[in-house]
Amino acid sequence: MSSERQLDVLRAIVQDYVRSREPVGSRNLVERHNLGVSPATIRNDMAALEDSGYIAQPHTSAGRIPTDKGYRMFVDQISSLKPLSTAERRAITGFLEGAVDLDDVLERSVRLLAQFTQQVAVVQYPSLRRSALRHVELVPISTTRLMVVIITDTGRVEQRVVEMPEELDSAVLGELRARINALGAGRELPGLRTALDGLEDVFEPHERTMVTEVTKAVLDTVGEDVEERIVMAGTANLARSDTDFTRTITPVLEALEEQVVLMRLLADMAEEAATTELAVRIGHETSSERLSETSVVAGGYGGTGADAIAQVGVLGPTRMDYPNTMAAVRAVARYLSRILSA
Amino acid sequence: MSSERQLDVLRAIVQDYVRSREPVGSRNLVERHNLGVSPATIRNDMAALEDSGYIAQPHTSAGRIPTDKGYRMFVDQISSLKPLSTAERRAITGFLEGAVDLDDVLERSVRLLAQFTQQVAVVQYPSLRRSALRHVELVPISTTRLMVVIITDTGRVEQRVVEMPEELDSAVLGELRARINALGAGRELPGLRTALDGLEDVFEPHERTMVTEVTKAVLDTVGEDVEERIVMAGTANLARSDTDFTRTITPVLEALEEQVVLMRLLADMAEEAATTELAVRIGHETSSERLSETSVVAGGYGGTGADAIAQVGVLGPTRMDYPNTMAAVRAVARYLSRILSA
DNA sequence: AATTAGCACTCTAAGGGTGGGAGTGCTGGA
DNA sequence: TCCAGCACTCCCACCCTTAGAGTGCTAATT
Repeated sequence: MSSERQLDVLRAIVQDYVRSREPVGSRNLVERHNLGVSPATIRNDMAALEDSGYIAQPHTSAGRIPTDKGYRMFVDQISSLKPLSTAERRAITGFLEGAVDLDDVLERSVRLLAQFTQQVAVVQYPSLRRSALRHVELVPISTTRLMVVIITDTGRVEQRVVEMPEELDSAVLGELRARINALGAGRELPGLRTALDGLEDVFEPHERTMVTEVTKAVLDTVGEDVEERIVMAGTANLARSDTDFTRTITPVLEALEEQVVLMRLLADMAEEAATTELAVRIGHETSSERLSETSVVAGGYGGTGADAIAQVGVLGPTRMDYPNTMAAVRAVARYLSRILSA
Repeated sequence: MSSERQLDVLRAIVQDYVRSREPVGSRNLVERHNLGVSPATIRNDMAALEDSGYIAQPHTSAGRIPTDKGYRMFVDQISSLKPLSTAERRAITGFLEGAVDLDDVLERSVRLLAQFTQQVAVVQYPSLRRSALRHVELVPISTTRLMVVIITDTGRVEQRVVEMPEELDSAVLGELRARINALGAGRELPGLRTALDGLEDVFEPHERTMVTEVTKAVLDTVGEDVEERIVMAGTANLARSDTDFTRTITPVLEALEEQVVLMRLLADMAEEAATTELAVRIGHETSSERLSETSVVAGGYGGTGADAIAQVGVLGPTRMDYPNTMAAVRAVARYLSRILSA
């Protein structure tokens, strides 16, 4: 279907277009890459590539632009990523090792990734579905209000304030905390409901409403239906990268603000990344209208393959520098994994 | 220096310009506002206003545009804000009462405000300088790592992981937690250092390194030099509002991303808002080059006047609808105050 | 003294025509 | 299979022109 040289041509077109952002013609192509043949020959290859749907021309008598399918082919052809320079790696370690808690680690990672790639970076918090309970703390806030603080083995700290129907009894509270921790600590969060199942029965009948309220709060906070959290950085890079704002940037900003689109996309990509370390979605592959000119590169961290605890990624125009972006994402994902497992 | 009618003219110019985003001329002005005089008269007033620096023309033979000074005059002339409609107020209460913790309250508030004003909204977390300690919890994470969780009376939950030089002793840990809480609970955070001063002396010499590490972590986390946190929403509105992207939007996005600029600005404005309930900075008054075409409206919440615990605000182009924006900010600030004091 | 009609003037933004240039596809020969 | 040459297409940048909106000034009016 496509000769070896045609693949070379496609590769060259992608590279040049990423550089120049302008349709690339046969003449310039042979000048910049030593393909060893004349422009006319390239034109034939281009015609073939266009027939196969890998490239397109904005209008007759313009150069060619890669299509989503073309980028896909290009990405799939990449066999190995060249590792980051030592300077870059030093930047990562230096920047990340100063972090004091999970929020801080994620915040720094995402900023770093945004700066490296000059695009929008995003990181998921460790999924609650893949975390276990470390500790539950019950802190009275007033006579009838209680703050439930939940700490997971992945370092997440979640909180919730519960309004109690009656006054709090600190002795009962202490016992409740001890029992919840005894029953729940170390458990995977999705299984927490069953772990805490018969908890009420241990308490006196008049104490049970409190017990029910608290367990309900705990399960609500880390339950199956809680949405994942994400952090972003580099939205300003969006504006820098492109000139055609209204059409491309605005919808992307909107999608980012809603977050839901992105969270689902990352969840989808997690499955892919389980086998390949990195997942790439190009243009329409994001299956979101508003991201139809956007590509996403994501990789799991905090566990290899299917054990990954969450995703980091980068989001940019379909005409991004895939090799470098992929290398950066992979590097940050690996460093994140290392730091979190320490 | 300026007659009553000239003020009317200025007001009319501001209103029309905010609506149309186009320089407003004398003819249109008299048509839309019944000023009772002819265009020629208005032109004289306009010339006077221009001499005084309240308006300017983009080029000869164009209409007039308000200057920062003009907007300032306009805003200072506003004597009373018309309250929100009942529908809007209902939206606020309905949306905010579902919140389960501080993060949630702030998140919802800022989104609501962004949606109301169709601009960028921002809210500070309650300042640690103005919060008191509610509770400190020490959760062992491994044999040598400890998570310090700090809860303030304003509902903030801060955390930090501490690496210990030696193995943790749970009995000592329990005592340390009890003593920190006994000494610190209820204290204003800025005074926490002195409150915990002689803490080490109570412990055995070999336990003291641990005590020092933990108190250091506590003080580092809520100390004077910790930067304030802010949350934003509505950045996508930026792109919607304006057409001249590269010049106005990009620098604003960059400034927002850095956050530092904005945090300092809000801190500055807090002092103003202490006496006037709302503070407004127009264009260059933000004293940031990148925000030179941006205005900020902010108000304190969680305490009246100088007791305010933090700021909420809205950020938009200098040609924003000041009355409505100010009304929205004030409303959200008041609701926030009410909810947090409950 | 303030207001206003009239008028000449200025400047922009939009429309329309033009030419250069880049790029293509095709054909016929090596 | 490759490639030189060529006719063709189409965009884009440029210039020119014009319509329109708005101004400032002057002289007349209230």
